[in-house]
Amino acid sequence: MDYKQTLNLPQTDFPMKANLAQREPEMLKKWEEMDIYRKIRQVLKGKKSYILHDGPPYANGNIHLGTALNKIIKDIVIKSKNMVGFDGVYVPGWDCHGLPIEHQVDKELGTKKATMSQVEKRRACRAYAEKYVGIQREQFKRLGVFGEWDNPYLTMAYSYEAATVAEFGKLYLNGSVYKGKKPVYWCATCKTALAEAEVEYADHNTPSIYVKFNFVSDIAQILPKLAGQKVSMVIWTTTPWTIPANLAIAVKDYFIYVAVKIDDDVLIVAKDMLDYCLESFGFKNKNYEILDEFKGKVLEGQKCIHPLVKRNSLLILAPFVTLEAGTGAVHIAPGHGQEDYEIGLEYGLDNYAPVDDAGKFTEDVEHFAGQFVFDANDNVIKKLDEVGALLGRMPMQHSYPHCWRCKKPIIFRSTEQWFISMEKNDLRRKALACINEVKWIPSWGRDRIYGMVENRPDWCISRQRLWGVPITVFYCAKCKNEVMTKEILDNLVGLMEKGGADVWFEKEPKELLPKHTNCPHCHSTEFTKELNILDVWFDSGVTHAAVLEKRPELSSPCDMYLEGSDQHRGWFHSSLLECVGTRGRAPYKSVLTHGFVVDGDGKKMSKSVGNVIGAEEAIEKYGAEILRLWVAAEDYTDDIRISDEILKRLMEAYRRIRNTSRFILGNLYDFNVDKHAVEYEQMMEMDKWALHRLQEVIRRVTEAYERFHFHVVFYTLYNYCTVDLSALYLDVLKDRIYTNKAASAVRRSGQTAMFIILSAMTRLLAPILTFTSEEVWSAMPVWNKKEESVHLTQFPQVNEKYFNQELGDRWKTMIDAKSEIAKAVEQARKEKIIGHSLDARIKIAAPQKLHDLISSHLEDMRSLLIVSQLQVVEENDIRAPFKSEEIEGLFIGVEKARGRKCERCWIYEESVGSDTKHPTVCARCLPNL
RNA sequence: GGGCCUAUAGCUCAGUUGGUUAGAGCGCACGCCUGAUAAGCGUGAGGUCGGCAGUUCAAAUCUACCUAGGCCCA
Repeated sequence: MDYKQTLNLPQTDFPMKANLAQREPEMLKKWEEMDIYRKIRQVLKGKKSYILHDGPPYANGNIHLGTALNKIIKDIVIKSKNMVGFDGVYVPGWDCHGLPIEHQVDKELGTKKATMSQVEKRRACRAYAEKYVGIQREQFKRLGVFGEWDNPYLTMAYSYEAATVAEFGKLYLNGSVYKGKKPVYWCATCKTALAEAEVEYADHNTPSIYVKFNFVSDIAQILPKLAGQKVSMVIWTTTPWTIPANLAIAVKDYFIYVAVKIDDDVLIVAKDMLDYCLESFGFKNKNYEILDEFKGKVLEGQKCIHPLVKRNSLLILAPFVTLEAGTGAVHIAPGHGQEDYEIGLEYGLDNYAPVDDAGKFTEDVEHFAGQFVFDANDNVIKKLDEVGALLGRMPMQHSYPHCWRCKKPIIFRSTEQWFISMEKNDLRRKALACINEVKWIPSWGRDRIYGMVENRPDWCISRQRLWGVPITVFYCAKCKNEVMTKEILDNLVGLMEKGGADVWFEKEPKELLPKHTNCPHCHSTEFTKELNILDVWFDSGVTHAAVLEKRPELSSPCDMYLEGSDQHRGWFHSSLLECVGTRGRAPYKSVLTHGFVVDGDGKKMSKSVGNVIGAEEAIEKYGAEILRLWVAAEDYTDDIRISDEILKRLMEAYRRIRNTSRFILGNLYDFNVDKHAVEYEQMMEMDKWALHRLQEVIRRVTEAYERFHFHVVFYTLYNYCTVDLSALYLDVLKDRIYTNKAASAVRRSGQTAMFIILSAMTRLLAPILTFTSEEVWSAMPVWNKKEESVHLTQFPQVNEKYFNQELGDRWKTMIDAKSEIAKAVEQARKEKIIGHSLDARIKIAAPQKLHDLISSHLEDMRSLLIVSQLQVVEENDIRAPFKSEEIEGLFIGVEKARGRKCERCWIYEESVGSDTKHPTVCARCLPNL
C-alpha cells in the first residue's frame, strides 16, 4: 500500500518561482483596476494624518537607482504609517522649470529657435517637461509606489506658478528682497549670463604676468627693518585685463613671507615661492638680501597704490591663497571672480567691474576704454611695463571656461542680480532657531544644515533665462524706480491663476497692472517689467505654500521631508529659508535623509568609470520587488552599495521568504479559519512557543518601523523566517501536520499557529515586499471580513496572551540543547551510524535542572530533535558520550534507533509489524489510517 | 583646502552605559534527506573590528592623527 496517499501533504498553486518581471505588471494592473490608493484613503478616512511631502524630482531624463531608492523609502514610510493607522496621503510632484530643460529644448529646436517668440519657446519647454513627467510617472509606478499619480503637483502648473509669484511677492513686500551686484559667467559674444551648466572647460592660452604694487602705507611701522626702503607686493595673474579692476591683494594669514632687497627694490613674496619667483623675474643671477621674514597676517590692512589707476589696493587675508603657483599674494578684483567677490564682501570692497555687455572696458577705465578685454591684455601688459610695474611675463595654457554655445572664452563679470537677504529681516537667525525645532534623522543632519545656513551668503534668486517664473517687479518708465504693491501683486497672481506665468511674457505692463496704477514716486503711468526669472530652487522652495497649504488633504508644516543628504543645501534649505522668510517657521516637523547609491566597492557611479547600474535594467533582471528588498536591507543613513552580488544575495533571501510562505500556504489548504481555529489555551506547547516568538518579532519590527530602521525590519523578519520557522518550527511541525488525522486537534493547533504567523508576517512585510505580500495574501484561505488587499490591513499588534516569557525561556533551553545534540548527531552521521536524524536513538545525561525539564517534556523534546527515540539517563549509561562544550554537564549518546522504520511516518518503532493488516506501520499511525 | 558623515567575516547587517572566547543570516566547504524538491535540514571553516598612537585594570566602543570612500562647498 502506498501510505503516502494517507498523509496530509502540502498542496498549493502558489508558485515557487516568482517570475517577478512578468507578475509585477499584472499585479499593478490589478491594483489600478481596484483603485487601491483611493481604497486605502477610504479605509483610513478620519484617522490622524501623516504627511510625507514629496520633494520634486527634475522632469528630465529617466529615473535612476538614486531616484528609485528615494521613492521606495518614501513608499515604505507611507505604507508602514498607513498600517499603524495613520492616514498617509502621498502627492508626488515634479520640478519642471529651469535651465537643463531649456537647454535640451534649445538643442532639439536647433536653428528654429531663432524665429520663435518667448512664449512659443516656453510652450516647447512645457511640452518637454510634460513628456518626462509622463515617463517618470510610469517608472515610479512600476516600483510599486502608491500615490496620487493621476493628480500630482507640477511646479509649472498655472496655480503653482501663481503661488510662486505670490510667495516672491510676500518676500519682496516684507523687504527681504534687494537688487545687488554679483559676478556671473558672462559670454561677451552672446551678451548673456551663463549658468554653471552652460560652461565648458577647454584649454586656453593666456599671458601670465607678475606685477608689483608699491606700498603707500608706511610698512616700516609694522616691519621696522624695512624702514626707508621702496617696498612692493608682487602678485601673479593669468588675466591681465582684470588689473584695472584690482581693489586688493590677498595673502594667507599663516604663510611666511619674505622682504627681499634686489637692486633698489624691496619685494614681498611668500618665502616658499622665492626661488621660483626670482627665476621667473629673470633675477636668477642677481644678488639679493632678505631683509625680513613675517607671517602674512601682519600685512592685513596695509595699502598699496595701483600701478595704473589713482587708487589704493588693500592688503587682505584670504583662505584660498595657495602656494601652488604665483607669489603667494593674489590679485583681487571683486567684480571679476567668485572668490574675489566673496572675500570682497567681507572687507566691504566695491563690486567693481568696469566692463560692458560686449566685454569692452567702459569710459571709466583710463587708457583702455572701449577695448575688448581679451584684446586689452597686451595693452595692459605694455602699460604696466611702461610704468615699471611689470616684473615678468610668460605665456600659459590652462583650463578655462568657454561658452557652450559659441565656444568662445567667457569672462567673470559683476552684474545686477536679485537677492534674498539673510540679515535684513533677521532671516539667518530665525532660520537657525527653526532648525533646532525640527527633528533631523539621522541627528547629524541638524549640524550639517545649521553650518550651511550659518555661513551662506545672501540667496541669489535671479536668472537671465526664459523657462521659469518671472521676477515680477515693475519699473517706472520715467523715474526708473521699482513699483510693486500688495494690490499689484494680488492682481497679478489672479491673472496667473488663469493664464500661468506666460502672461508676464505675453502682455504689456499696462495689461498686467490694475487700472489707473501710477508711479508712487513720480505719478507716471508708463511702466516696464523686470525680465529676469527666478532660480528654480525658489520654485521648489515654495511647495509648502503651493501644495501643502493649497490642497485640502494636506497641511503645513507637514510631518516629513525625505530626500538624499545633498538636499541639506538644496530643497531642505531653500524650503526652510522661504518658509521662515514668509511664515517664521519651518515647513516640516522632521527631515529624514539617506545616502547615495554607490557601486559594490563604495565608489560613486559614473558613466566614464562604467560602473553604473541602471534602474530599468535592474528591474528587468531582478524585478522591482528585489530593488525594494535592497532598499530595505541596506542601512540608508550611510551610502548604499549595489552590485550583482548584493542583488543575488537578496534574490536568495527573497526566495527563502517566498518559499517559507509557500510552505505554510501549502499546509493550510484544508484550513478554514472561522471553523477550525484552535483557542490559544488548547494549543500545543510548541505552537505556543512559535506564537511567543512571533510576539517578540512583532514588537521588534513595529518599533523598527517607528524609527524608520527598515533594515532592522528586514533582518528581524528574515531571521525569524529562516531560523525560527524554516529550520526549526516548520521542520518539526511536518510530522504532526502530515501524519495526524486532517481534522485532529493537534493538527489544527499547528495550522492555527501557522495561519497566525503567516498573516502577521505577510502584513509586516507588506510595506517592503509590496507585490509578494499581496500575492501571498490572496493565496491565503478566506475568512470572514478578510480584506481584499493586504494593503488595506493594519499591522498585527503584540498579543499579550500569546506573549509567554516563562514558556519562551523553557523552550529556549530545550532548543539550545537541540543544537548541542545536533553536533553529536552529525558526528554519528559521519561515522555512518545514521543517515537521517530519525534513524537515531538519543540518550542524554544532563545536570538536574535540564534533566528534569527534558524528562517532563520527553515527547516534545523527541519531536523537537526529529529523532525516533529519546531517553534521559545517567552519564555512565552512555557508551562513548559526546560532551557538550556549550552546556556544562550535558552528555549525549547517539545510536541506531530500535525497532523498524514505520513506512508511513518514517519513525522507528518497536510496534512496527504488530498489526497484521498494516505490517509496515507503527501503532501511532494505525488510528490515523 | 573646509564642513558633515562612513569604515566589524566574501556580501548585507547586530554588537546597550567601555567588561567573558566579537555575533547573525546569506555565500563557501563537507554531509544528510528526497513527504517544501530548480526545495528542505545539519556540521564546519571564515575577522589584526580600515591603520597608527594614546586614555584606562580593561577599547570594536572614548580621544588625536593618518588612509580610503561619500555628500556639500571652495
